Amino acid sequence: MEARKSENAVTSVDVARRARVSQATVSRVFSGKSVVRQGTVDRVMTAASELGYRPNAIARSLTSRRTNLIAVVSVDSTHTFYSSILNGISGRLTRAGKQILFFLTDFEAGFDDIFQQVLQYKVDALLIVSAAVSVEITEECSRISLPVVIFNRQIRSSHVFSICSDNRAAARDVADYLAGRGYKAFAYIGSDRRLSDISADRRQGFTERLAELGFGDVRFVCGNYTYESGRTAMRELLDSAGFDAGSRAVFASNDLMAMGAMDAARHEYGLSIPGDIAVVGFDAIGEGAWKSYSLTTVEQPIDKMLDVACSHLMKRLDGKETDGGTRLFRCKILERATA
Amino acid sequence: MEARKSENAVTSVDVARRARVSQATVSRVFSGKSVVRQGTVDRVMTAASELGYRPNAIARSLTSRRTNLIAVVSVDSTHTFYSSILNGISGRLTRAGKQILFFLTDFEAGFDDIFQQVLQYKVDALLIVSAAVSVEITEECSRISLPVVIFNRQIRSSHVFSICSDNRAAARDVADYLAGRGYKAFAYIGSDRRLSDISADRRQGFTERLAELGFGDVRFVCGNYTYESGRTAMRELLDSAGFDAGSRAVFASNDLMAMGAMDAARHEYGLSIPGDIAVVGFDAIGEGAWKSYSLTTVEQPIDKMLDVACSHLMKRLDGKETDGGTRLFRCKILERATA
DNA sequence: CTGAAAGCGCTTACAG
DNA sequence: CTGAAAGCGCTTACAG
Repeated sequence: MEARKSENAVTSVDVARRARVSQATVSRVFSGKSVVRQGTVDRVMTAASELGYRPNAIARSLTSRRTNLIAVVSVDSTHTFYSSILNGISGRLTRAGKQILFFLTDFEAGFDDIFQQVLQYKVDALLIVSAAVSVEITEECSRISLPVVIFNRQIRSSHVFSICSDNRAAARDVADYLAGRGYKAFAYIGSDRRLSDISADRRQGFTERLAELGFGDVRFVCGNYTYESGRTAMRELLDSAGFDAGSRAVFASNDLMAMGAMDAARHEYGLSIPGDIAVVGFDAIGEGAWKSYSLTTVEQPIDKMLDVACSHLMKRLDGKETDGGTRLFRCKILERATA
Repeated sequence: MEARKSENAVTSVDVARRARVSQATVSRVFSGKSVVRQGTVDRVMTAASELGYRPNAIARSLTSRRTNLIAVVSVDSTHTFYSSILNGISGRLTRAGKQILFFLTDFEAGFDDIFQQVLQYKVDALLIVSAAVSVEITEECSRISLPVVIFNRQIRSSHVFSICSDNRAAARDVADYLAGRGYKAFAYIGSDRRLSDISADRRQGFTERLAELGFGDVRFVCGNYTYESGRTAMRELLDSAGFDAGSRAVFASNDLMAMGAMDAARHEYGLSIPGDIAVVGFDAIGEGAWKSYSLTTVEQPIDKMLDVACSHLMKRLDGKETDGGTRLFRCKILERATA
């Protein structure tokens, strides 16, 4: 109609003509999967570069039934924890020659709409970072045999491979750590919505271990994983009766809330940390190491987790029928100065 | 060969057969660009949903010569400034029905390799977030008439549309602001490598305006846009002779370095901010608002900039021949508590 | 090792 | 409004 100027695109037919070979041969040279005589390869490559030929990945995808596209679906990445994961994924996938079709989920665009798009683009696999996925979707994926890997979330579906920290164990470790250092009053700042399963696991581990140690009364305050909600949570805690004793410790289910909590305690209540109240976070984001915080936190072995996630993905793509299931990773407490 | 189980894919031919229409009609119904009798539409849609048909976007791309794919190339997104931009872009593009082919540049994978991939996937446009792009590449893009939009960077190429803050003007404003509040000794923390043009513009505006106001001696310390480098820079500054007078002010070319500088001054030198030394940052990232910092900074009108960037892109995609050039945006100083 | 040919799943003139 | 047919740019058996 109009603006169809990219008609000048050079195709394998053009290269073939110039190199005096068949189009199939050009294809063979570029796909690199067949044996072609060296002299022919040279002629083709010369012709190709003279013409500025670049194989059309779309056409290749259509015919080879493989797009080399991996859909990466992530929750809102303004949390540095997620952006560093995204970085890690991007690097690994790029190095493996895969392209990333990128989707961010948020409140407006649910995953279901996104999912339809993903399917239309015939991606080779789906890598989901900490976003909630319904069982219907994972079932649909297994029906069309689309490999799914979920990072930082556990999924019961048998066709999904999920990579997750052992949140319950980590939280138990935090309980031990805190109790061992003599704290007597405990609170947990978590969430109960989107990221709920993770937060719930951490809460469970924390309270259950504390109960075993004889501390049955653990406060729970609900936040939403932001700095602001951590501040609010701390206020709520400090304003409530019964949490004004000494030896108090607060465990937040991510660093952002932990830092918000610290700032509320310090700047709004004039409390000292860890003197008046201890704070422990989760994730070990870069900001927690900043001098103003020096947050003691739980560190997930992200690199190792990403390695496993990506290599599993690659195996699946190579047709190796690895099964679903969950891989849980052990975390460790990163001791800094807030407890 | 093996594992080719997705042969079960339902195509428009299957739908056509079941709906007793031609394949072309199915295509017309799904592309929504032709007038089809309502009764036919209904029959097709019924058949499609009974079969679980989903149009193949790859095949569509091949034939329509439009992939609906936008390549988004961003620098390392662990800096929250970039992740929020990425969020904004993702939302806008998704809402416009575009898919994102995502690339992260870093030191290992230069942009040139990435660029080849981008071209193979026949993306409709290229959106570059603050990454350095060579003139050869922009020229290649204009040759194949691939629209390019660059965010947060200025490019001289006439075929590229760039969106950028007016860094020089903003830095001049900071100079005025600081001088107006009585500061007498000034330093600038910038960089000279990758992001150099931006940092250089800010530096130029800052020093040139200060010179006009009678302050010819502005210290320069080089960082690399990280928190750590801000700390180092501040140490360097404080250890050097001549910057130990009162009324000192430091302008950092991003918030991360500003916060590092603050922490060094406060925690390592026992200085108070802004009492002993003022600090101003750039970007207005979320962390700067945290109670421990309350950083005075320069705020870029990101939302407006993203609106312009994306709507320009859409216009280009609709064939409207908008020209290249640079759109500069006015920033404003976000007064908080560090100056 | 190489060519001729069919086919991937769509879109889009061209005729009715 | 709809169908028959060509074609998008590749890959891949099938024969040499």
